[in-house]
Amino acid sequence: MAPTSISEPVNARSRRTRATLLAAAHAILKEEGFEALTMTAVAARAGVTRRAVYMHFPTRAELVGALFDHVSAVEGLAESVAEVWAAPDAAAALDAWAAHLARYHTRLIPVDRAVQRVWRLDPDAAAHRERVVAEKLSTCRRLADRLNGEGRLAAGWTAESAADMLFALISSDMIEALVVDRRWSRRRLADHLALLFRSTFVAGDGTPARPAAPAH
Amino acid sequence: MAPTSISEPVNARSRRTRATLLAAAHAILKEEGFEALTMTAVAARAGVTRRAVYMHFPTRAELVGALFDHVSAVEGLAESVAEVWAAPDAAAALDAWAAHLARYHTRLIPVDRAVQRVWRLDPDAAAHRERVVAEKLSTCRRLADRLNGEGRLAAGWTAESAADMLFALISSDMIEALVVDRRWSRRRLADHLALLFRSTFVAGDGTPARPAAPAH
DNA sequence: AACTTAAGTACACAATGTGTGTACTTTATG
DNA sequence: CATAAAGTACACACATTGTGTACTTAAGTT
Repeated sequence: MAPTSISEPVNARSRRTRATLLAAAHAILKEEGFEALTMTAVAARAGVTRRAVYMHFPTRAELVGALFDHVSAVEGLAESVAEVWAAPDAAAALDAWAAHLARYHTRLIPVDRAVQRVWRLDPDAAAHRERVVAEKLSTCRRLADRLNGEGRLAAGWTAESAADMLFALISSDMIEALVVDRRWSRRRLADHLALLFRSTFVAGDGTPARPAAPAH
Repeated sequence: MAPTSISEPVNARSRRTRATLLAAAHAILKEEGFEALTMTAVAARAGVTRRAVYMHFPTRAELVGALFDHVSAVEGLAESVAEVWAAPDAAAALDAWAAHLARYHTRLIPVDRAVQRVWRLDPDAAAHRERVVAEKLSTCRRLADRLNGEGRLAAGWTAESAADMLFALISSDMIEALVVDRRWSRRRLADHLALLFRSTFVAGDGTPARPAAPAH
């Protein structure tokens, strides 16, 4: 949402090109993976000079950062998270959170990997990372606080530690292992994540209050 | 343990150089991260020509693959896992597994990242990956089977799904989020992982049978 | 419609990195 | 000691990230 660069695009052509570049980058990432996401490839796919890419994104890191924001918008991050807060109580919110992870993050894996990579090797991308991490963490904190506020936080956890663990469980490694390596369906993933969350974080919820145990 | 390449080293000098190269690579990875792990850097650190590195490892992917095996041996993977099987029952084995992850995988993060990267971009490294994944999965499967065999597998899980989830929870993302971002100590990590594992996978174990709940 | 400026093109260039080729020199080992 | 493997010292091809600069085209402005 918040633009990474300070200056707004001035020209209509510029705005159009920028959008084309991001769309091209997104397509390449999905179809060919991070390694294929070179400035040359983006330029070629967008039908534009490589030099032009550098007018919009001075470095590859900035391209990837912008791509993250673009994909968040396109894939509807805000809407997906909104469903979590629409839940009637904290335990249901955890279920919704599991559903969100299964729905949204399974689609996000390639972009997420790209972003992580850039963060690791580019100090300039630190600001962008800080923002995203803070956002994720605050969402998890809100979930944990709600659970705690309703007096349903399981023994052994504090609002802080539960938030941290929930934060850690937003992991592309984990989701990829299940969905790609173990070929889990999104449904199976959502159900079992919900089960894990409930049994771990919700007090007195040995078996969840859902349509029974998942048995897919 | 199993050598990646078929042919044994023939020469004593060769064996020495190979060891020096792996040690150099390991040091670079730990001290400067994956980006710094170039063939030139390894050669320089080992006091050898860049060309010589290519005699031992035809590609960077093969170097990283060999490095993984090297680090597994040096950091004592087998010994660390052995403690898991020494546990008296399945629930205790889960605790030991949590301790293993906290002990071993926190040290492994840079190498693990490097290996993952190589896997993603190098089809030739697939064989190595297959082997490692199969090993991890079989360990998790053994844990889940034991739990199931003792009749203590929690509702909602089968031996398969529990094994898959345990497998997915061996995640550098997750461990890094807790240890690096959230500055958890290894102790804290081990305790909370154990708590998560027990409450998720062990039937009738709402609060663990350990020195009480972790409260660090 | 003419003017002005931003955006994009078409080159060329430097710096790194991977990986190969080849003739020469050193070192292990029978 | 003789021989073959291991390592050196070059040089090369290629890909990729960035930068520089003169030119052209499209978009706003008056």
